[in-house]
Amino acid sequence: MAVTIKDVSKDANVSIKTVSRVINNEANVADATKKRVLLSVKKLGFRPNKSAQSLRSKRSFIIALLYDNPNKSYLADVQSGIFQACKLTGYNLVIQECDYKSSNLNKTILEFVEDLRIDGLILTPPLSDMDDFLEHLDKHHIEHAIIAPSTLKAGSLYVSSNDYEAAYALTSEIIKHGHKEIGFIKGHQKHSASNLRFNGYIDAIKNHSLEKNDSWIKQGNFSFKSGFDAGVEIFDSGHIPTAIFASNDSMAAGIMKSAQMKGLKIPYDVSLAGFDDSPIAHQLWPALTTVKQPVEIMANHAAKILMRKFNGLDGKNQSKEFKSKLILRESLRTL
Amino acid sequence: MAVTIKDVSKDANVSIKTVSRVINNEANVADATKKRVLLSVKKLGFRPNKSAQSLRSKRSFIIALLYDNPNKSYLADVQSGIFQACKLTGYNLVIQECDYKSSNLNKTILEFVEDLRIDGLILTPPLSDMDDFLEHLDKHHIEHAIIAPSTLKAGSLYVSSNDYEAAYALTSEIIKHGHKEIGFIKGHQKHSASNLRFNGYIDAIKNHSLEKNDSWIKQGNFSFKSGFDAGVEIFDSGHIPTAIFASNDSMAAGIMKSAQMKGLKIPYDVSLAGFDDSPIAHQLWPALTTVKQPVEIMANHAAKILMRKFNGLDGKNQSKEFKSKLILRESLRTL
DNA sequence: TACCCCGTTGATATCGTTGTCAAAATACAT
DNA sequence: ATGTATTTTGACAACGATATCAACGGGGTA
Repeated sequence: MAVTIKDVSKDANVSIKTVSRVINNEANVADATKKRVLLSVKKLGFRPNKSAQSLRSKRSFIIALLYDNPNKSYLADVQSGIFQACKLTGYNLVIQECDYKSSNLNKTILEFVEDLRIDGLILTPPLSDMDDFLEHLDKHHIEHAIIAPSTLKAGSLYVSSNDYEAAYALTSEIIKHGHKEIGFIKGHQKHSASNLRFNGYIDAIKNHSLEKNDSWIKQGNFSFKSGFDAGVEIFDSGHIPTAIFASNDSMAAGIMKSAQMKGLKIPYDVSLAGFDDSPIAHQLWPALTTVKQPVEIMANHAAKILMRKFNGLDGKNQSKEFKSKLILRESLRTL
Repeated sequence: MAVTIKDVSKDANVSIKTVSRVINNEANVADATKKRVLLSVKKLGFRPNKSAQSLRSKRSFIIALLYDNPNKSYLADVQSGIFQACKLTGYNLVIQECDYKSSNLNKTILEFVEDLRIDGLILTPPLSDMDDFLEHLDKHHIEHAIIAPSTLKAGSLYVSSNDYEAAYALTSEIIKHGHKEIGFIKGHQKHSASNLRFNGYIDAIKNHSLEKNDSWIKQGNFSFKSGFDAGVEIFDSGHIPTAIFASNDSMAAGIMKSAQMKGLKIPYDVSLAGFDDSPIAHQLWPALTTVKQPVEIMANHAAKILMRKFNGLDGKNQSKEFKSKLILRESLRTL
């Protein structure tokens, strides 16, 4: 039989309530008593029964990661960041795939949270921007931290990255390399990042007095195929830009393939840039110039501020914007 | 306040024990009673409190996925397959990253399982082959299903794929394309798959009366870099094989890069094949010939047989070997 | 000395289920 | 009709923690 709080209380010669006080770090326990109890805890190898704790106190020490069909490497990074944070605090992580288009998303998640007594949620795009859903969580007092929301609501917990500025910076860098005709492939319309990146590109173009050319701006959806298709369209049109900026790496890979099939050499005939620094970015040849977001660190922070909130260490809510980093590789050349 | 079993028992005019019987599908409940109870359950929207269930019955309806630093896309596939199975049965999935080299892996996992009352574990390589660890689980009666173990122990739950045969088949296919000089890059030494794939290659070579040439056989570790390095070595040596079979796609991508940097064109100067059909396989140019394992389906099955076991539906234990599929793409040409 | 205050401690109720075991109801055999 | 076996049901204990609230003891004040 496992060791219970009762065994500890006998061993330390105190009541079970006092043991409970000690393991929960409550105030008003005499130092001597505390020491004695901790000794017994260690001696007996006592670990509190989580089911019992959860039943009585309605806390589970579990947080959940919600996601909907994300990029696989993005998911792995997010998950890893959260997990590391959980490990430090003794929390556990359960994962929940969901369908952001489902009409009973609200109900499903509510029941999930209530059933497992989940202490809090971490949301990834596109859930990060579903206002109905977020309101629903608020209404039911479900704590949550949001990764990469497009609008930063005061009072909400979030982590974001400077997609706009990064896209602006990368575009400027391309311009600095002598390019004046720069195409752009937009991302998935439901992802907040898409607009931010596009706006960064557009503003950089404008501020450098370059001309925007709609035939070089294509709508993609972050998939390889959408990049490939966009590439085919652009390269089949009469006039080819000297550089193309795809708003993620998969699409950039798609463009690269379409270029190579067309006999165009990168970066000699066209320069190319992506976004995300996903594994393929450096596994391609030539390797992709791209932008690296500290995804794992962001997710880690999201988990930390969420758990901090449970414990009332609210402070300022500690939401934070993280800086992305330009990574210049072979796919971008100087004209 | 949430609806409890007590509320239901009042509404249906039976004892709480009878309600419990109904929701647990126990035998010996009169049909009429059962119907009445189910009606009340539905009417009141009763959902059993999992903490209470877990506390009393020592079942949590949670399973855990254990992994150690896997390939990101592999992880995502495994996870997704398991999650789908969980969704069907109402189980929840918690994830646990761990360090297979850690000396207190056994203790860590035992405590994890006991604390959360985890019903069972799913293991991925390299944990699948750690005999100490598996014995430890058995000793403590921790149910588990193993993904891709190298030795198939009778009585254990596992899913595997036919790596040996697939590697044999792919090698044969390369030979059928007219290649007689075929290099091979081995995978991570601790992964069971490495040996299986290598043996498949070797046997195919032998059975087709080709010569094995050790200077074309390099030790890698499944990473892009190890593939790249192996490529550099091979291409810098005087004699270059006409085809190289890397035992995963990342390494094949590394070889491709080293070839292209050397000015070698794939598949004209060297043919190339990988293994896994990871996302890069079709995003590269030329796209990789490779082998696709039904990873998601395998993981799904692992979860299913595990949960079936909890419920005593043991039957024959249902462990199963899945068939991989050859995927022929541009990186392999006919000589 | 008497009184109050406050930090410390414990007895016991409680969370919402399932397990035990015996009672009640029904079916079956003689 | 009677006894026996079997199915159905419920009263109550138990799981292992936290919550409530009262009791205790020592220090300070009048």
